[in-house]
Amino acid sequence: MPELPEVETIRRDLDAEVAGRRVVDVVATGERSVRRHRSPGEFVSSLRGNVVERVRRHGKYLVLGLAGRDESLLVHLRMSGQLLLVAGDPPPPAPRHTHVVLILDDGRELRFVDPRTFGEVFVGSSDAVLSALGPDALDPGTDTGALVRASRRRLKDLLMDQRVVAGIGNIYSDEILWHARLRYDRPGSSLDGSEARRLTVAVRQVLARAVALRGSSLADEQYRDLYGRRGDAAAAHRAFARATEPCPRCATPIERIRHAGRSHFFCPRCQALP
DNA sequence: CAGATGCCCTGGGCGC
DNA sequence: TGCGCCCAGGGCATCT
Repeated sequence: MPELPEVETIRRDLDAEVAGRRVVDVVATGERSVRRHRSPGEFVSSLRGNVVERVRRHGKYLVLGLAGRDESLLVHLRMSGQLLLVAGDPPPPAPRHTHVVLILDDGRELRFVDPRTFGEVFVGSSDAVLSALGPDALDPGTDTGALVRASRRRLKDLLMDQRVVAGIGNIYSDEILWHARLRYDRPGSSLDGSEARRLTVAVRQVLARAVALRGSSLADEQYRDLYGRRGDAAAAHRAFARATEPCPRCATPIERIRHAGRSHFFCPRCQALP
């Protein structure tokens, strides 16, 4: 579901499309989507009339700057959230599960659609939210290998822990571990220097390539970009959701196990314990 | 500190 | 055709 590459794809298009636009009206019908606010009405009045500035991202959070204000509009898509930019005069009817609509000064609508309602949209201090997160996984200064060596927890858990490094979820943690040839249950502290380096490089390469391919849309996945289009990164997956298929490196069948309540895919041969 | 489990929630797929 | 069941997983709370 939306992880760093998907959120970054949306961020880039959102920044190009909505920076400088005024939010002339807001419709918030999904109470749960704006649950950080006292009420949908309070959310609407906190946002209406503001001009959107730059769109930034940290981990899986989108941060839309608001002109002349310390607070930002923050969006987290969680499992099934989508941000869709829709034009038309009038715009076509909103689909089911549309919880928040921002009406822009050029007549377009920015819609937050989220069937499972885990996602959220709120106006608040980005510092307060982002200070709880580790460094962004795609920040050039982030050395993921060094970060995980500081803990004895398992690699997969560390990669998915947003307080350690922000932006990696279940799909890309499997892909990163496959590329780094590391097993999911290795303790972070057990990595030697060359293994840590492989992990750092794999994080950057896997995520950058997925961004270039505009994110992963799996068959049973909700992810769509700002224009409702699918991403092409799923075809580049080497391990995730490829159980029983031959490992592209060594032809051993990819295995699927349950780990911490999630499906995890790995090659039992070339991601072996040392 | 490390790890496991359950919860929030809907849609899709499957077996019967 | 339809029903019940399981699965998908991001983040958080709670337990051992």
